[in-house]
Amino acid sequence: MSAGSQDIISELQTRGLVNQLAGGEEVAQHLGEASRTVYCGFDPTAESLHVGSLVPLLALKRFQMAGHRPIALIGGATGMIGDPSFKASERQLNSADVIAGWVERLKPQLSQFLDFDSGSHSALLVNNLDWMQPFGVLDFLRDVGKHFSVNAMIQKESVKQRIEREGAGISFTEFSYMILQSYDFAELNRRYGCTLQLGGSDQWGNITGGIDLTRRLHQQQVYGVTLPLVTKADGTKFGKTETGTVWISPSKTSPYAFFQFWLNVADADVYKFLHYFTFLPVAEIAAIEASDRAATGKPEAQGILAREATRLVHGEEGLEAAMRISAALFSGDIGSLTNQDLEQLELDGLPCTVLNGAGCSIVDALVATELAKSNRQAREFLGNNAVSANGQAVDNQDFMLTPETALNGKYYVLKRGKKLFHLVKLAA
RNA sequence: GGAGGGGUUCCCGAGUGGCCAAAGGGAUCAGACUGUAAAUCUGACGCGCAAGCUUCGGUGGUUCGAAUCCACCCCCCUCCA
Repeated sequence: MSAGSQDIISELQTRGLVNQLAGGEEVAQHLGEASRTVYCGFDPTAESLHVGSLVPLLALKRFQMAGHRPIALIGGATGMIGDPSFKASERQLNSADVIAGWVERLKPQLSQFLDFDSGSHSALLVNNLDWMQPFGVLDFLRDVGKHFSVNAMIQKESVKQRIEREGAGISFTEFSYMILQSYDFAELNRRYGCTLQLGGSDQWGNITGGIDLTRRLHQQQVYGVTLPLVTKADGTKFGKTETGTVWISPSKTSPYAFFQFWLNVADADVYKFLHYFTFLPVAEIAAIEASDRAATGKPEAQGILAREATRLVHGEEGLEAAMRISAALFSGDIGSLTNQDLEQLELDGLPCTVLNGAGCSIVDALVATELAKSNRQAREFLGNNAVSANGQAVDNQDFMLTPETALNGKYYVLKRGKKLFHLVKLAA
């Protein structure tokens, strides 16, 4: 065990990362006594993790850095069912093939943050389908189901709105989810001696279910830690931009867009996010905040957060690409970019669309690049003076994109609004 | 199986024969202001340059005319069995 393991809980608390502790004071004591095995589950609900998943994932890493063994569990089984916790309505099931595909995509994403080669606390990656798949219904109902009281299950806050709220409802399938997740904890305890489960605050009911089941099945005392739901001061949902969800996968959210997302975090949230999404020491974050407060004008924190988070997820190269694009688009003179610069922007992941060079109207180009959803909206943007091409404002709806006016004969950098850019390449 | 309530544009939610592309709020987008912030103000917010076209769970019907009336169907909720 490395130094610092004694106070992983207080470290998390200082960072604002502890919502509830299942086991109270004992949790810190339990973790302080020895290197423990800790797990957190991730269900395949999409082909990539998103920024919200980063909180528990990085927390798992924090436990590993404190000398504990992390297990990242992929919910190949639970993903087939769908967690109803605090969900307003029943979700559409995805096919087994689709879910299996997502499981494979998630594996490397989960792995990239953990250390799988550090002796006794090397990370493990497991899939609950491995033990749920062979489990027969009758055995499951008799051996696991018997330990659950429906009376208790319907009392859980996480499903209450589905049971009590008019216009909602819950299928037996989703209602069973809690039992599956509970069994995971018990099984990981049996297989690997896992004694702690991490999860978002919405997972409290599922975690305590697992604690109860482990005690009943294996007579083992295990613990739980829930992490706070990431909220924003203005009340809007965290992890969204004008273009949609911010994903971990570079093919769904480019390192540039990822970097921009963090750079645009509100002042009211940025210091909290530095605690959540970076490994910077608490004292250093406090110093950044103090220095921003003392200075006038733009704070430094967003830039630090953007660099740290982007480096963490996309590596040094991804970060450099993101910073190159940002510098070119926001501080540079777009008209003076060279061909190499433009090609580099394309390589760096600035969204790029190839259009017919024979003459394409600005309206068509805006729609083709998805900078506008419809011709009507494209005209509206033009009328609002919200569009520029190669740094020049365009308000004429008849403006044509031609090789003659393109940068270096073929490129246009289109901008809609203040910070949405798209590269257009004219085909010869 | 019985009785009742309900499905409206991204969300909530009005609308119960023409004045409805459909009130209001939220979200979102653009502009001004700024720090590529926040707050605030202004504007947009089904598609179409327009004439106009396509929407109010589905399918038919009544009517000059329907989101609004009728029939059947699908789905959801509540209570009873």
